Amino acid sequence: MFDDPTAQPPYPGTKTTGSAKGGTKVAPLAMQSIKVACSNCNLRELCMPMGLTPSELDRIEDVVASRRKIKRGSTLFRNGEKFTSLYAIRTGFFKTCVASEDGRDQVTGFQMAGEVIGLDGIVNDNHTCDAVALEDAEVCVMPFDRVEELSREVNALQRHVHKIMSREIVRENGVMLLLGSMRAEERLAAFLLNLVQRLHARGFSQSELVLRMTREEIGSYLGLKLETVSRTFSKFVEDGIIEVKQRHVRILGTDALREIVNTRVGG
Amino acid sequence: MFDDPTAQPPYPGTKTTGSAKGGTKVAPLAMQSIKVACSNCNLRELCMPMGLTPSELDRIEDVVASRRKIKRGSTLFRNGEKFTSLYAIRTGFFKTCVASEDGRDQVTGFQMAGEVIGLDGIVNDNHTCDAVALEDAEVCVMPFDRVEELSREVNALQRHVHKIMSREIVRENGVMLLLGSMRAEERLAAFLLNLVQRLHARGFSQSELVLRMTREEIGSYLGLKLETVSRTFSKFVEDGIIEVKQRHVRILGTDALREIVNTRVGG
DNA sequence: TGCTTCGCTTGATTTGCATCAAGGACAGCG
DNA sequence: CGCTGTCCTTGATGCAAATCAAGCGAAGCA
Repeated sequence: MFDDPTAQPPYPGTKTTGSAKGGTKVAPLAMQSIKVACSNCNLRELCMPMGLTPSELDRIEDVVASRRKIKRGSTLFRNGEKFTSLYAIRTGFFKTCVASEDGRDQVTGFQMAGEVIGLDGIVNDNHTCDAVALEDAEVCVMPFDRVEELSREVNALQRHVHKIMSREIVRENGVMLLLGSMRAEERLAAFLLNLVQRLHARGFSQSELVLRMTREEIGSYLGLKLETVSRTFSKFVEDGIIEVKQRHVRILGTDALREIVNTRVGG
Repeated sequence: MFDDPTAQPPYPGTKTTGSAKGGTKVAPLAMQSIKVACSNCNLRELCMPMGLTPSELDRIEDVVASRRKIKRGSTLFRNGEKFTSLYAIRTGFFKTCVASEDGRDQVTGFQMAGEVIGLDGIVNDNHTCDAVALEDAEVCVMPFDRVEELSREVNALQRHVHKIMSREIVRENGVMLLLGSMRAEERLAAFLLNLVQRLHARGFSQSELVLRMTREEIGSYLGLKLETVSRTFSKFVEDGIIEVKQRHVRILGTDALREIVNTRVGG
């Protein structure tokens, strides 16, 4: 089924998306390798620098104070911790989750390279969720004071920060729709399509992916139990829509998945 | 049960919450009644001006370009419409809802006086949800360009805009927890507690409220069918936790509601 | 090497909510 | 005033997903 189940597409240089204004060419490679440099980062078209001119880009490199490595299974921040910084994911994969008083918890999102986490902490100066690395990860630490300071001066950065927050609001709207009105198959189909689409934007395959999270975590995100997630995967396999080998998933019928998402039961 | 079922607490001047820095006393009343003036607005402790000094307050009055009245049942903005402005609700009550391609829709929130809507539009310059007035309403129109411009100059405004967006993200996290892991009774209990708490912050009763939305809209928000909402209301009435007369609800057992929210089934 | 643990799958059964259906309360209006 | 439409309640029934339960395979470890 899978020639080599451990094969994972190599981490690619991000393709120019065309949405970036002007041919933002950067110098080949500054060999001061320690220095934090957005301009060298292969995520620059996805991450904070998106759409900035080279001179703006120079300036915003100052918002990244440092980098931080997070081991698989440990947390970048936790509910209740003081909020100081936003984090841009360089490598690795995270989940964020909230907990209710009585101990239930809910995965609120899965985040990958180029995405920014920590926005929940702004409102009360404390984080309200946990961010857990699902694989060894590295993030760029962006102290929020500096982000605010600089976004007063660099309009494009200000706009970008606003867009990131708005995007998160819109994403959560979509999750609410999913949780509020979709059935198990629709939820899982939507989940797979979303994941593969985001991975594709990072240069990975459109049809093949490696899940970084357990069935239980998928279930928590989708408002389902792990058994239901597992059964639904099996159903998709039976129907020839996907192939599954452990956490490796190959999508055979993208259109079939789309149809599942967009088809109401009675309609 | 209700002495006068049409009685609604009068719209009060908002109590000073103590969270506002310093004794922000404002001039009694500028009788230029047409002019937009946050400083006169009885929502100033809840809305955009929150925590601003008088001089800052003077400046941010410029972000409000105009006011707009919305009739009950009509929309402030719609999915797909060009995004230009944020809207601060002066009076009235809104719902926001998103729709999926196949026509299902999901209420993503209910908004009341002092709250800001339209944040969804920032990321793509288009609104991604509908905002519908559930009763005659009036909003302050704040062109987003101006909000950005001014928040570059007034730090407190910048911070406030960030907090509003972060608050929305955190709110939606909570709704995801609700939709993903709670049972019908817990959802409705959480909903009632949330509503009454927000109304109380606006000077209304802690125990009595008038629902501005139908059972169906509540159901959509909570991921339930209207029959389930109705039955759950009836159950709460049987249990002596609330009294219901049409859309008037009196909460007799706030603690009982809290307990319902915080108690897992098996625990 | 065998033991243990963790993540996953699959089957049997239960259950909470949806669905289908009927009728009541109230507001608006001719 | 009675008619109509909207919103709501309540009952009967069905079903999707949860729960309970058993066992498998891979990874980690002594």
